[in-house]
Amino acid sequence: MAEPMYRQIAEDLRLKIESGELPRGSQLATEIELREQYSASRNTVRDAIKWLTTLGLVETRPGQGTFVIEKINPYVTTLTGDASSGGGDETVYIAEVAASHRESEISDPRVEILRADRVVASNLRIDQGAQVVSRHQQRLIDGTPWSLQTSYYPMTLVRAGATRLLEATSIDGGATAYLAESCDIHQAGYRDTIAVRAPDENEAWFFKLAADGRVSVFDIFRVAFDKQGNRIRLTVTVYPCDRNRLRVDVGEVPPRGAPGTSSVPGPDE
Amino acid sequence: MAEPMYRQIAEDLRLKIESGELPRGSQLATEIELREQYSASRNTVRDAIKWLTTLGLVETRPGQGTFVIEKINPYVTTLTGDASSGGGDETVYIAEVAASHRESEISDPRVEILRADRVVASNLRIDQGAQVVSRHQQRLIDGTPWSLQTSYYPMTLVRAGATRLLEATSIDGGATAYLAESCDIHQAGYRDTIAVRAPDENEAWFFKLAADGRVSVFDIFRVAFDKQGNRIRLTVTVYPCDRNRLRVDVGEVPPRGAPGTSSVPGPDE
DNA sequence: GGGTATTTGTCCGTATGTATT
DNA sequence: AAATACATACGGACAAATACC
Repeated sequence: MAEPMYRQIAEDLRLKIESGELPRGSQLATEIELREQYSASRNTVRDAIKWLTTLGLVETRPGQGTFVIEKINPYVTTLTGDASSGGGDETVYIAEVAASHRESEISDPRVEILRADRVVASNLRIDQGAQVVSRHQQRLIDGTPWSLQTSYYPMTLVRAGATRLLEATSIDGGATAYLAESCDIHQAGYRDTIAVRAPDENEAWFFKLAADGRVSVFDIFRVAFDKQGNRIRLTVTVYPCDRNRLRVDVGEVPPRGAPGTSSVPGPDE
Repeated sequence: MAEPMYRQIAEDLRLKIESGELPRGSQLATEIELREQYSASRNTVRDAIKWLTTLGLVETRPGQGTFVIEKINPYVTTLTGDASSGGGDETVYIAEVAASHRESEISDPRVEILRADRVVASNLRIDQGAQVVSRHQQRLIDGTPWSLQTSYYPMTLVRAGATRLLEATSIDGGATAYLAESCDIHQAGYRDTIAVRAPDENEAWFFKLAADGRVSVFDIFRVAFDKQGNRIRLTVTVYPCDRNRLRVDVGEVPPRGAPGTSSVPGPDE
């Protein structure tokens, strides 16, 4: 009895899922039925199902049953782009989304002035407690929540003339272009750092993720630099991992072209 | 009684962890002690602990106890680089690792000739079932497992002269340079697609991850192109998300410099 | 809207197995 | 070998969510 019973049951169900005997989206037998099929207690069956749940293979819906998870056709976000234009503000993503025939919505930003915490301060190379402007937005595609984004600008930019950063409306043409014209600060490049973690409560709610940490989120820190290497912005974007892919293009890469669109498993085109 | 009891217990413990009352790495009270503290049954306490486990906050060790997870100082892998050089073969990473004073080991490749499955075929734009060379390697840093990598080359490259692709030894100077000299195929760029998923059994074993899917892995597909836009290689690299960060540099970005190395929480320098 | 059947969720108690010290 | 602590497995009772009539 090397393998505990609940794992054997889980393994048996897993094989049935991956062989196609239990198709994506289909309903499993109820816990009572499985209890009889496997001659186990209901709790043991539940342990097997919980195991499959953390593997991301099934989900349970109270009052309904247990279902095989459907693969999602993921959104693809390209991180590389024109360094001197957008690179993480409002305009860039719109075009990309429109190009794939999906409709994007962006909330008006929630603008706050606050003191830099440890993370913001170290990324912007300013003193902890120094004032920053925070602009927070929610993004939806085709009505489903897609990302949460917060940009932090040093308050010194506002004093240098970029007063519209304080307005709670999207900045037409993008914040990067606005910084160039309002206070002659030109973005020269940016650096993304990608981490993965469990969503917090707010994120789980907004993205409609299970409250436990089964589905994790991408946590992308984008620090933008001007030509002198000063850090002019930190943008933190959060995406649910289950319905997103990230793309990085380096060197000469053929255009996105060819509608040989992928159905899911391997990151394809 | 809006919140079930096990969630209340979990929340209480979570607050104690995040407030520092239970420091990273410290041991929680045993299940029996918690049962008395919270006047709940041992099973309910276990449900609370299981909840914290899926959130990635604690881990249980049979025979020892339950411990607060320690944050790991992550390895950072930069995906952007010189498009015409390495970009995903053996040499590139070595330098990067050495630069951060860590010692890297790379296994000799396991070389196989096999037929392209659906994923490999669609990424290389060849027919499913066509022959490809697969070169698989394990990478370690400071003795701890770091990544699993498999590169797929169309068999046509071997016929065009790149016969050393079939040898089960690392290719000095990198496979990309070798392709250039052996059959005049020059890499012009590459495209990475980043996904996150639960590890499979082999990956969980190699990376010493819990067998359930709590810690997920980065799944990075790198397709390399020559100047004509032909796809010359697919490299699939898998990293555990808990101890890795990905880096993307675009445009002018200051050098990595300054040893103000981060201790963990926010992706910093 | 209400009522009922179905299905999963929570909680308890108990016994025994297995890993570690 | 013994003690400790988590893991597995069982059975039972009731709650909560959902679907259907």
